[in-house]
Amino acid sequence: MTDQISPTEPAKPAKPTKGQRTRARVLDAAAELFSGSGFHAVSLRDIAARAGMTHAGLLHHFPGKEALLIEVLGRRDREDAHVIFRLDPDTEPRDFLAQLVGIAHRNMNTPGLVGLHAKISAEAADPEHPAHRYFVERYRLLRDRLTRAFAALAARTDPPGDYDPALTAQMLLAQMDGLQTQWLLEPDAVDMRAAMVAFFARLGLDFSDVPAFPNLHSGAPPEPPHHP
Amino acid sequence: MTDQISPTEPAKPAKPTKGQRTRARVLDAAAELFSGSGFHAVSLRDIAARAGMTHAGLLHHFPGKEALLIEVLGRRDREDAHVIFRLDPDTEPRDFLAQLVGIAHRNMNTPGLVGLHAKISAEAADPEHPAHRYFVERYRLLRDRLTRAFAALAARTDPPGDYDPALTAQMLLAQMDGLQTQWLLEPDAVDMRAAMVAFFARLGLDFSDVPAFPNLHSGAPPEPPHHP
DNA sequence: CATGAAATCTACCAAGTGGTAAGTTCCGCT
DNA sequence: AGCGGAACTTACCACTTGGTAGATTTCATG
Repeated sequence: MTDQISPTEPAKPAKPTKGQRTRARVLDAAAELFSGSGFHAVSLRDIAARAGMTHAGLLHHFPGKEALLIEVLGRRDREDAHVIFRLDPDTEPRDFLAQLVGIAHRNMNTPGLVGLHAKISAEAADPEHPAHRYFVERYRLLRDRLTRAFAALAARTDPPGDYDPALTAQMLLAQMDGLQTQWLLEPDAVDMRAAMVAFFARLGLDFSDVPAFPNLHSGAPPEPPHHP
Repeated sequence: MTDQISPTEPAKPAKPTKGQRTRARVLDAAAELFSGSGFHAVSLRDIAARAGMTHAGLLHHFPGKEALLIEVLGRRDREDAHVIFRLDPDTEPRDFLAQLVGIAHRNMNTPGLVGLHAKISAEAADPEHPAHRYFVERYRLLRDRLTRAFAALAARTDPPGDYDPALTAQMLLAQMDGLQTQWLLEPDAVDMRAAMVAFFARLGLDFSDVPAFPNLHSGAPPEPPHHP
């Protein structure tokens, strides 16, 4: 449904199997519902229904609920944050950070996905949670990348930055997450982009001119359309 | 069980009814379990069992699961954050902020309660969630208090602070929340107190000498003892 | 000690959970 | 066309959920 393909398939590397298409549809549905109510509060039947199936049919594609969750999370990474992970580690640090501002701003169009991240990351504090390892490693990676970016940037700016790169990386990540919590509760009370620009400003970095949408990946509409 | 009271009750303002005591016991149990697994993932039977009761017995004291949650949250406020809400609005701003650093540091002894806040605030993004209003208003109040503190402080410091009080308040709150998320996932990787001190430092404020435990309220042990 | 209320239990309910088994329908391929 | 496997369904399972009804215990007080 999300990706409607015209009958006379034009030029695409490999047309997706029907199974692959339903798989994607299920993932869309799961992402939406997990986003709305967290992991535990959503049933396989809910997800299957939204995908136009029975929950048993769904289980034909995924071994279980947990597997579904980690695939949803993984796909979000591949879509949204491949900017962060895939980007050449030696990219110009300023560009790298600018991407983050852009992402923060863009997230303001996808409350569902933002909510997914917030809810699951909170639940995942429990080491038994299926997504625990995922989030631990995700934060490690992000902190590492950001630390290197800040270190490079501090050495490069005119009056060299006197901030601790590692600590600053942690603070920036924390602020991004915390802003999301507040913004989800009361969207009008929070401007995530402004807060991030202010954060950089206090480090002596001017990011006020970062475009709203830097060149993220090509497709992927802001949020998969609802079809209840 | 938690509070064993000697038969010859000594000097207490008003000895708590048995009902009040079990009520408190149930609230302790609920707080612990909600902290560990969020709201949806915990059953009334779990809570009742930990309190040494049947779930039906529990429901004699509380009208339902949701009511239990909001009472748990309310009690946490009365215990932990009454510093913030009860404090005279015109307290010396520096002292006020220092209290926050102290709270952040102290929270590092109570992962359970921190987890409760994180999980429920994430879930509560849904306007239908029983704790939605609670969190919206909590953040409003906190932002307001902090904004005033920063405003007062900016005007008072020697080179007047050039930061926006409202935005700074939001950023500080966001950082506190976000740090908790990371800290819950990987406690050794995060020093919440250090990050907050660094935050203030970037505003030109030195809070590095804030004592670990400022004068919080009198009693209330760091975390209610487990008794499984 | 009797009494009435509070506290608590046993037993039950209807609804929902994730998951399984065994059929049936559909689709792509040779 | 028709075969074979993928896709999907219906029906079921054992279990848990929040909540209720009514009986029974506990307890402070007269």
